[in-house]
Amino acid sequence: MSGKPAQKRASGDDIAVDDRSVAARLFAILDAFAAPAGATSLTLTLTAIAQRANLPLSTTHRLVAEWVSWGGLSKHENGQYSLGMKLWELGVQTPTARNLRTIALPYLEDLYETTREHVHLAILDGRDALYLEKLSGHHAVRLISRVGARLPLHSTGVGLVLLAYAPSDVVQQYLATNLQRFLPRTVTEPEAVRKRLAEIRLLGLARMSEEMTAGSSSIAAPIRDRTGQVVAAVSIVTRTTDTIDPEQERAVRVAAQGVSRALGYRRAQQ
Amino acid sequence: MSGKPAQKRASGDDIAVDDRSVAARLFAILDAFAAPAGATSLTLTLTAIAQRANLPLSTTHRLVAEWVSWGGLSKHENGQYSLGMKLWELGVQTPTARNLRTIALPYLEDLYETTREHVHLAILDGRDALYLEKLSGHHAVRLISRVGARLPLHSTGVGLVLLAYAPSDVVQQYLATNLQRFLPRTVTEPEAVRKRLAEIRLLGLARMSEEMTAGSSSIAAPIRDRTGQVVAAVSIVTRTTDTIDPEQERAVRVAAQGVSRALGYRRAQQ
DNA sequence: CCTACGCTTCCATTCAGTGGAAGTTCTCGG
DNA sequence: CCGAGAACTTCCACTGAATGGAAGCGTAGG
Repeated sequence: MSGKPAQKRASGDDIAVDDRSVAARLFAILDAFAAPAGATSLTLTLTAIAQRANLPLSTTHRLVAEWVSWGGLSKHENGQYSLGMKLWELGVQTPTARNLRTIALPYLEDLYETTREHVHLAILDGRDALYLEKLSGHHAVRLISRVGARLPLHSTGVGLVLLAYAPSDVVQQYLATNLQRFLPRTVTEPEAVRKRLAEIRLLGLARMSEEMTAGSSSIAAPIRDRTGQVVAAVSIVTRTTDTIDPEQERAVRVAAQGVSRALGYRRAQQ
Repeated sequence: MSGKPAQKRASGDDIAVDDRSVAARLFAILDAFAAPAGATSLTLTLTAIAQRANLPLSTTHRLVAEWVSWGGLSKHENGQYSLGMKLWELGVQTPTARNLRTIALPYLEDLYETTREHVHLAILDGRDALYLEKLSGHHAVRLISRVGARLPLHSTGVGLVLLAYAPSDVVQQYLATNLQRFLPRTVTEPEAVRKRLAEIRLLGLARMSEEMTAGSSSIAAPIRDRTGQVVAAVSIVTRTTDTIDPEQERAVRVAAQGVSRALGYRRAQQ
């Protein structure tokens, strides 16, 4: 079983050979830096990267050097690595993010000014709400959301709105899985969620309360493009109170409509 | 010279062989998407990518497929490719960009609110001012700057500030090259620029007028970190007027100081 | 001083990547 | 409707680039 010069184990043993392509290995290295939850951005040593990417050290060394020379990773004095500026530069050029952000930002600013609350802009990506933009003042309730974060659809304001207007097969698939309960008030029953989605469509607005983060509530509204499709959602997140503030709801609606109009939407339905 | 089965030309001919590594080729593909100036984000066909990256079509095809499967590129219905969401997601995690932005944003918002002008946040990267953030209202004078843009140091407000506080060898090197004149009033004489930098250091503020874009002026101030080093600059860009508005200057100063304080700077020099 | 740990360099082996060419699909003009 | 051309996709024999074990280096800690 091991008569050979111990370099490639005798074929067909329990040890799996790594059949990833060079590209896949390069990507695995970047993926090692993906921040887990709401943590601060990572900085890793070579060995740590090798472990996370599941690559031999020498291979990691060589590939990391390639990333660094291009600018996708950067090496700090202390020998640690982090994501590089080049990624940021290319990242902000991504069409969806860039176009939506550019168009929406002025309206988000207005919304922030009139409400002084956290303002979120998110799109549907896979099974998550992906946060494209977040504005918040100095006081700011502590929240897990941040730009680039992915949060569940059923427990966030923007998420519910996005789900409410998503193709029915997406809804179907999403509700088919076990929805995580974050707080006692999180709605996780598929049928209850469906009922909610219908209400949101009827009202053109979602209200959430204490379903993701204790003490905070949110009001969200859909953003439509030229074709009338819902492509994003805006929300404000406020400290929970007993009363509904119609002014806040109006402000969220105004912002969503503003962005929609700027995207070329001319209300087909009233 | 061509007796061989015409697959790899007889060695040592005029045709250069491509000795780029797989990684370098993958990166060349992404670089093909780097927006040239202030253009809208690119969308390319496979052939166009192959040309820009200077790669054979079949190789491009395979490598592009790798990018797509990872999410670094995305393929649209019409067969065109563009930068993918994954890049955006990783890009926004880049430490410098993320930390600075998160901390600075509230102050930038304040600045926008009090002045109603374009607000910029930029850092020094190589020989350029790299724009990390830009806020602007609806009215907004048309500007070339945008998030992710690179603009020259000598013709922008933030650029001059960054240069004024840069290590002397950087200044040396920068001024050693030919500085482009964009408008009649652009200052391009090395000595004149040096004089200006000194004034900026003295005043803690830069004033620009009609040096990059006709009809617009800018006021910029330095942002310092815990160690007192200047790490970024804020500016507002206004329509050019004959009078200096001390209120605007104060607002820019306040914003810069606010961010500096948030970064841990405790004024060493008064 | 030695040991331990993490990083860097080296190099023989081999298999993944290469790219020319053939096949396929789409588009446009006649 | 057909045919030419362009753009994309698939195929596969060849080979040199990527691989990774091992040895070498540098630093820290006891």
